[in-house]
Amino acid sequence: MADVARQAGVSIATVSRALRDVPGVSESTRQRIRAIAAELSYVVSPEASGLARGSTGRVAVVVPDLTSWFYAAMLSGIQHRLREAGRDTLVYQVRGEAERQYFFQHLPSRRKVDAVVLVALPMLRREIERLDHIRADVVVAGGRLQDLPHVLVDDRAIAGEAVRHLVGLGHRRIAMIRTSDTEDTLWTSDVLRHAGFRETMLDCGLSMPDDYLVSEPYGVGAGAAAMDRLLDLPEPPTAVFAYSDEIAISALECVRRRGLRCPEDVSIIGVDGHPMAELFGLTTLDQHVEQQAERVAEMVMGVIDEHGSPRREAIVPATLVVRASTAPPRDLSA
Amino acid sequence: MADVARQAGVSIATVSRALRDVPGVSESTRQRIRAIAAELSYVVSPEASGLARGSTGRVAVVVPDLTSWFYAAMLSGIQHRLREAGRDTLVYQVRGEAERQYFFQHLPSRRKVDAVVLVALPMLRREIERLDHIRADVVVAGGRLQDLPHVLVDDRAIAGEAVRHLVGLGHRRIAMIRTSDTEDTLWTSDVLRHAGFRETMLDCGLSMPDDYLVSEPYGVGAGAAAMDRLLDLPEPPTAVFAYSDEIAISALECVRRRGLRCPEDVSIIGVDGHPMAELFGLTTLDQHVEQQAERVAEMVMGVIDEHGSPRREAIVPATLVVRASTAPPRDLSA
DNA sequence: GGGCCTTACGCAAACGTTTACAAGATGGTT
DNA sequence: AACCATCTTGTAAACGTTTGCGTAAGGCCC
Repeated sequence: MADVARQAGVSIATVSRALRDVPGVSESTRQRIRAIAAELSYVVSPEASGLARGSTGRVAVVVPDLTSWFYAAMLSGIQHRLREAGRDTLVYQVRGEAERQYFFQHLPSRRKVDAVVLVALPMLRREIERLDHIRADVVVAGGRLQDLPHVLVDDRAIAGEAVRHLVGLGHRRIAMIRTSDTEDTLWTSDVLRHAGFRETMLDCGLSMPDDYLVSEPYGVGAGAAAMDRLLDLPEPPTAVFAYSDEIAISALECVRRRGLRCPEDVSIIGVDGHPMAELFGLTTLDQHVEQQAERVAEMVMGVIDEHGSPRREAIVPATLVVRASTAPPRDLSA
Repeated sequence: MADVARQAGVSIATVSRALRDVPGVSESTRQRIRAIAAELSYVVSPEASGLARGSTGRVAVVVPDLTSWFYAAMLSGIQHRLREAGRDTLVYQVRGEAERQYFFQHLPSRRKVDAVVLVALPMLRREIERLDHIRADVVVAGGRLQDLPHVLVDDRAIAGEAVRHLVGLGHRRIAMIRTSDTEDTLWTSDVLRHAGFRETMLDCGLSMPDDYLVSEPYGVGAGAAAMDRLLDLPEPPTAVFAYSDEIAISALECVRRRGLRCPEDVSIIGVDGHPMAELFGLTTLDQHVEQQAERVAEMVMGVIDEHGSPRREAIVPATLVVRASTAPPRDLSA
């Protein structure tokens, strides 16, 4: 920067002002400084700049798993918007209990970012309390935490809509597949989707045997394993509500592997709007991740610069996308 | 930091030394300072620290697409290792021609990181030249670029192994599915896998009609669209080599949708080691992304601290994983 | 043409570390 | 007992910005 100042015959203060578009520099000098800076291919030192002004220009995004579509898509969208706003994105993948514990114990993002986004992170009370020590604004995506600003979908309603869709087709024996952590942390949207499922079933006057609710440990094979258990039941369900599209696809594969057909033998509905859902003709509730990400980014920008603004909430509506994986049950008397 | 120093009754220099484990502080004072720092839940300002020492402690990872498994897995692994080494990871997703052009024009990561990792990024010559202006060490993953340090798999060999596997099963009519960018940039591993495929086919004395090589624009439906074209041919192939597992799965779905069976009607082999490949019983060449990521991280650490070390290369061997999607062709005389 | 407002710029003090250098303390050797 | 090496600590100068404050120059009004 000193170089630029020297070449332009001005002080570094003027260069600083010129390059940041703050008032107090005549248009002509600004142009000149711009040109010189460009020629010298000069960019400000973010360290020095951050130090002087007390902010970093960075945002941390914390996800439980990068290789799962939902989180990757979320990160992708958030990162995109933040970059448009001139901020950089730091990723922290905290996978499993141990890593999460470590993360909240040490808060490695402390002081490194202006804000941190927690994406659908299951957390223990103890960990939530640690958040007070993070010296950054916090935004929650895909969940709700204390009175922190958050963006999410209405998981209860989503489950309800799925059930009503199936019931509308004539199904009465409807099961639900969830993934359980091995850990006993509360995974908000899982809890809520389950609650919504149960409620709506009752609303529709349908009973729900215990073994129609199956949990399998998180992973690619979860849906298939769960579906296996369901189809082994003496009276298997005619329709299945899966927690996510990835699980639904896995379940679908299981159905086919057993020589059964979807939707003829069993209907399947998922949640997400995963691109692959279209490929597999999977009926799903699109939760518009891209849009959620956008809201998150907006919210982050909001809390960063009107520091301490009123806490906010954004609820993105999900939309039912009907495809080939759901149809009336073969035997309507079932 | 001043607070800690005051409480401990020492100078900030001593605190600085104590917290960073550099020699020159007695063990007793180090302990004491540690304790006080912890109690005050103090962490150093990365901005100030970076400014003073001239490095950032950050690494940028540039990927063409976050929602694709390979890149997400790569990012996941790299991020993991870097964090173990105390570095943070900045993500830049540059999707498509326009974003890439912008990225290399402005190099937004400049001065913000100590190193940048380019993951399988197709680049134009002009863009490669811009890399000189990035003031950071560069490591390339999944490709080769100039004399930059890189880690990759032997794409040629991978294609060769796939072909030999199919030929070994008795196939003679073998097709290949690739995804083409709409853009005319050279996507190294695509080019190489194609070359390897062609070479090995010749080696095996097999001919390769032009329409056995199909390209479809990148996306979830690419494999299916390509497979559709292949199966519509007057003499369709009995086996297909797909550029990636995602494409292979898509192709597989197409086969089933048409009422055909895999491997009975057509064998399919992919590349990646995607977790879903197991679910779908897909034969694949596992390229051990996790291991590649590990190597990348090591290499990054290497170039960062022995600045200007000998350029290096790491080639991770891929392994053939045979599953149910490949079998001898139905009609061996085909 | 003198007062006043506005605009354009420079000066210098932060911002919070790291690190070369100096200095004091300690203990061992002769 | 003087000397020297070693170890511990402090002093102060970077590191490269941002920004409050001061000042000079110009334009406008009466």
